[in-house]
Amino acid sequence: MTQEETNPGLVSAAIQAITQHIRVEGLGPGDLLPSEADMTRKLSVSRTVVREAFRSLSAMRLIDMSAGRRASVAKLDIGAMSMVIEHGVTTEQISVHQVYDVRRTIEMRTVALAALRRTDAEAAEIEKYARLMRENCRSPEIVMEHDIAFHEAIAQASHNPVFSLIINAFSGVTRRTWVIGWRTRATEEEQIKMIEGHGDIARAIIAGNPQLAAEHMAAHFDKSVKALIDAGIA
Amino acid sequence: MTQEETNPGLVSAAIQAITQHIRVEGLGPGDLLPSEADMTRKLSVSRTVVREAFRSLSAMRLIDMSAGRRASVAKLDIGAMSMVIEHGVTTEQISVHQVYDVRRTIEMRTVALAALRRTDAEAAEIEKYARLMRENCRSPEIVMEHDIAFHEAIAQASHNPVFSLIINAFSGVTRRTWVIGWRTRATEEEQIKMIEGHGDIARAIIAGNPQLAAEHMAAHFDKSVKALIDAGIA
DNA sequence: GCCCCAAACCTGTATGATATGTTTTCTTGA
DNA sequence: TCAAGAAAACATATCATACAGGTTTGGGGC
Repeated sequence: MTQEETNPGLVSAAIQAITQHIRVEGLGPGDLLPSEADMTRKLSVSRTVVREAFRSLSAMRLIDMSAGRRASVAKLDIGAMSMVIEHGVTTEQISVHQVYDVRRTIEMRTVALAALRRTDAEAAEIEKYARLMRENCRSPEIVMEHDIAFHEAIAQASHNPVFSLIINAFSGVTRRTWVIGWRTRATEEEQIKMIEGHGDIARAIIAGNPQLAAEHMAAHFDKSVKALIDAGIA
Repeated sequence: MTQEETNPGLVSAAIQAITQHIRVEGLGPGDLLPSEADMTRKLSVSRTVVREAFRSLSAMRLIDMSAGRRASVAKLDIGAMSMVIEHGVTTEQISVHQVYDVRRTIEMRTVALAALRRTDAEAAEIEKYARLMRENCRSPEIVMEHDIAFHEAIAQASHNPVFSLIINAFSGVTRRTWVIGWRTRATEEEQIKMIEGHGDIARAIIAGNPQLAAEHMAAHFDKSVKALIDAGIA
């Protein structure tokens, strides 16, 4: 909304009508929306228009659609967010460096929050990914996936879904640049040191020390950014 | 992408094909995409499917569409991002408080970057909004709009479009809660003090003092959040 | 060389048809 | 009486076609 309102066209109006319906009826995740035929009657437009509206909301993952079933309100999902970021990067309107600055800013906060708020299960999960990185240090791809899961778990443990949302939106970019950063760490020793950085973070979270956790996270990002710069990525 | 791949259906495939086209061809903002008819032939699906794909990308503001013209790659825009956030808030999957924590985190960084990187024109713009808030202190709606513009200008001056993107995505939520916070500031004196907080921030940016700017921003957010809590907003 | 207009092309919307998946209802058999 | 299963009602997925406007382009006239 906010900017959809001034958009011409029946489809935008239909999108607005649907989101408004969600708001007015106070619908939550899982609740069913009217069928396309209902909407067609209610808005006095063709099925085509209603369908494009539903489809658009589905593409943004604001609603779930599947054949035979009526659409339903979706659970919070990175959905569109990651597409926007990826679009920005692939069209060179956003640099990888800028993404990392945002990640650093946010993750210094999530890690501090995680140190304060994590449950024991969350702490164990975070520690698990740090360990898995160590154990698979010979397979970059696997290390990467655990790395991403590690940061995601920390965001989760911050207990603020908006942070999770944003961090996850960046994971696509991370996947496309991670290996490059890894390769600049020439020696195996350096690679192990980088992995151990995650261990430091995990321990600080488990110890419930937000200051220390934030410091380790900052150091980790500084090293990562340096690696990307060394690799010639702006 | 990233999660669209596993989605069944021709439309998702078409969306992927289009984004892939943008990537492979190295298209940038303003560049034209194939016509719907072209895509129809290329993908061997009906125009309906292609249209729904285009429309979805348009709803996310990854592409621009208008009658008679072929679609083009869009400039970076909050687009979908704000819709995701709003959806989260209206369906009560995100609390206003959580949004403010994220804003605080990010804006403490943008304000520091702004102090370091702002051009003179940007500094003047920021100062202008602070002044306009002071001059219109009797009209909450107007103060609010200048307040939002103030924070947006700071994000702009950080010279990292990702920050701008995120801050702007929150402006819808801000609009819906701002007045509530304002009302809890019972006396006119308190309201003026709150507005003066913006002046402090502006001056620190102009002075090029990132530390001070961040401190003022933190204080500003702490007061705002306190106001919302006093108003009973979780 | 310039202007104007028509043709070609494109998107926006509507309609109807068919295929297929899901839910509800009703029947039938134990 | 009740439960299993079939049929009907409902819903989305995709396709084909049509026509109304908006935009671009190329040609003709000057």
